[in-house]
Amino acid sequence: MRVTIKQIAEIAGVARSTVDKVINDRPGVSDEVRDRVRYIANDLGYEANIIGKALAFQNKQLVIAVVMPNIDFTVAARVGIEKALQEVKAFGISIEYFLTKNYDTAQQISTLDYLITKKVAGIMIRPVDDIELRDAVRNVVSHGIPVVTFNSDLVDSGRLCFVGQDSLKAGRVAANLMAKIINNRGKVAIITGSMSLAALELRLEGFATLIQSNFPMIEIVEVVETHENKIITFQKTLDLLQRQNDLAGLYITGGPMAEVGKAIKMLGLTKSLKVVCFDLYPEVIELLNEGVVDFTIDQDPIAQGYIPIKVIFEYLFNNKKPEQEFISTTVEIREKESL
Amino acid sequence: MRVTIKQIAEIAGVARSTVDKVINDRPGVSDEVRDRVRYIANDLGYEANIIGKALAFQNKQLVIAVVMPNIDFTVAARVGIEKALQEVKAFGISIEYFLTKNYDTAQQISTLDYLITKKVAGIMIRPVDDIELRDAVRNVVSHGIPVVTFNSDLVDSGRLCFVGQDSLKAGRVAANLMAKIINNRGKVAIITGSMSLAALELRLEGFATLIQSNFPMIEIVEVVETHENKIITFQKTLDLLQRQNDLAGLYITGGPMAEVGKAIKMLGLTKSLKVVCFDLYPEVIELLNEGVVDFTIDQDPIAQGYIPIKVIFEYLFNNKKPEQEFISTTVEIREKESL
DNA sequence: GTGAAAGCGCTAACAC
DNA sequence: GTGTTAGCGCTTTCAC
Repeated sequence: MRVTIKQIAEIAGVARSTVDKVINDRPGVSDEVRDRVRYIANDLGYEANIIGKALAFQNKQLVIAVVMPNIDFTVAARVGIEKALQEVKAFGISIEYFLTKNYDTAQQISTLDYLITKKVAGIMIRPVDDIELRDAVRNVVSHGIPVVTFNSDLVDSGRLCFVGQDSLKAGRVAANLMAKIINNRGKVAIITGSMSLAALELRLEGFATLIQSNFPMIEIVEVVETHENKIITFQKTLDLLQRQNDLAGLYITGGPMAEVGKAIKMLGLTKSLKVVCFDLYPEVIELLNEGVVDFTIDQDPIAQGYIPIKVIFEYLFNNKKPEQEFISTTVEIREKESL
Repeated sequence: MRVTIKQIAEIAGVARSTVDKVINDRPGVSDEVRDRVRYIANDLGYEANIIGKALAFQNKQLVIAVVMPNIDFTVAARVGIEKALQEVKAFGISIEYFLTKNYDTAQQISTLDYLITKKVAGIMIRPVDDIELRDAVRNVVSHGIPVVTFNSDLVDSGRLCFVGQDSLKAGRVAANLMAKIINNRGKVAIITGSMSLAALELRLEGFATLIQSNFPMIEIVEVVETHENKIITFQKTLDLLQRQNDLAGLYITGGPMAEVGKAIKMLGLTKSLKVVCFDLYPEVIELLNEGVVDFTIDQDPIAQGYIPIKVIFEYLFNNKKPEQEFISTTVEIREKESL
């Protein structure tokens, strides 16, 4: 049988509640007693019984707020959030969603302010990639509310941690895949969603750096920016493919893949052009099946939803901060048969 | 507040223990009362509180036995087992390992017999791929002990489920990868560990079938069997590569990769020969880094360790069987940068 | 067949 | 600063 608070109390000759105060660093115990209890607890190798803690914890009825835009990515992340919820709801924890518009910084800020007054127990946020938010998060944190960012980070905001993909690594993986399928030689063009989104920028950098250092016979001929707009993406892709009519490969860091695919198919390049892109949304799956896309790199959105909830829970329940500030999710290579 | 047994008891005008019996299908309640309580519970949407159950469950002190050979795979699986243990030990569950010799059917059988007398609560086993074991498992199951097989299955043995990779799918993925890197044409040879190990046979079949149906320009010239023996593997690989001196690709379903790699390097084929293999053990990682192996397909051994423990726990704690008999772990494509 | 009561380990409210 | 006490939800024992 494991050692319990009750036993420690008996040995120390004090009440259980006193031991409880010592164990949890609560006030109201004399230094003398505190030291004695600590010594005994240590000596006996006391470890809190999770079930006992949970029993008392569950009627705190805490709520974790999820602040995120309503986009493809967060739809997938939600699966992970719900999975985590199943595991922590027994502990009296519930979740409330606050869906914002994708690039609306002001809305996210006002949501955060509201959550302070609502006294939520914790917040998980997929922030707009905008520095203005940083101060709002800082404010939340200063009110004692733990915050975890996911998918996109907000450095120096005081958040507990960031959960997301290692985009630089993902870019390097993409480079290797591209090199393999174009047999280490030829011209490659890059389509990027935005030069100012940190994650996409890193996907580009990782790719370009590895190509330049390891594959002298591969030439990156052009980088095109689409601002994730459908019409622009289609038009610019079409222009690019016509302008560069001897491309071996095309690398897309982000943006609407359906439009890129449309342009490739329209020009009859499905077989000859090798394509590497990101994520595993329905439109990408279709392109994989059609043979337009060769490889896509997934960032495990489910884990990006699941982990933040568990991190916040761990903080609330055990008062433990995560070991690393950056928890990276896997870089998953997918092709047609491995969806 | 969620509805509790206490509330149901009050409404039904019976004792809590009576409600408990009804909820858990225990005997000792009249049909009339049973029906009434059931109706009320249903009506109120009663769901057992996990923490409450756990509190009572934890002093049963159940033990789950893990029966497996001590090989590369199970070393990795153990990480997942320990992770699962962390989650279930609060419920009073502990784990005992029984490491057997790899191809020793008799040892596994006698271990199983012993575990019956020891009255363990559940067993997870990586069985020898041998039909003789089937009856031993059946016997265990007939004693009311739940069994889960992992990594390799034992069909028709009465086990709760099997947790492992979908080897046929893994073979198909390998085929696509190979086709991509040899540009859909050329000669390919296959090295297989054993023609009688179910998993390896399926990896071969999935590969060959997809190549034949989708890639008419790829020819599978030879299949070599190594019996997972180091010396044989090295010698046969060497012979194969010398005999077939215009191979585009080499596909290895299993067996000691270090020896295969040695032969490839010795003949100076590192750059020209494309190689796809399985698993992510240290020797394979080294070959990836050296550029000898292009892709390896991982089967997530950690999940294969983790899931069985959770399945057995779920069965013991909630009396729930898994939904599917075959729980497949992911088919993970890995290359140099994505380890 | 049914009910009363104790107990699992921890926390919190409150009296001293 | 310290102890007493009740209570969280469920299971189990035992008396009736």
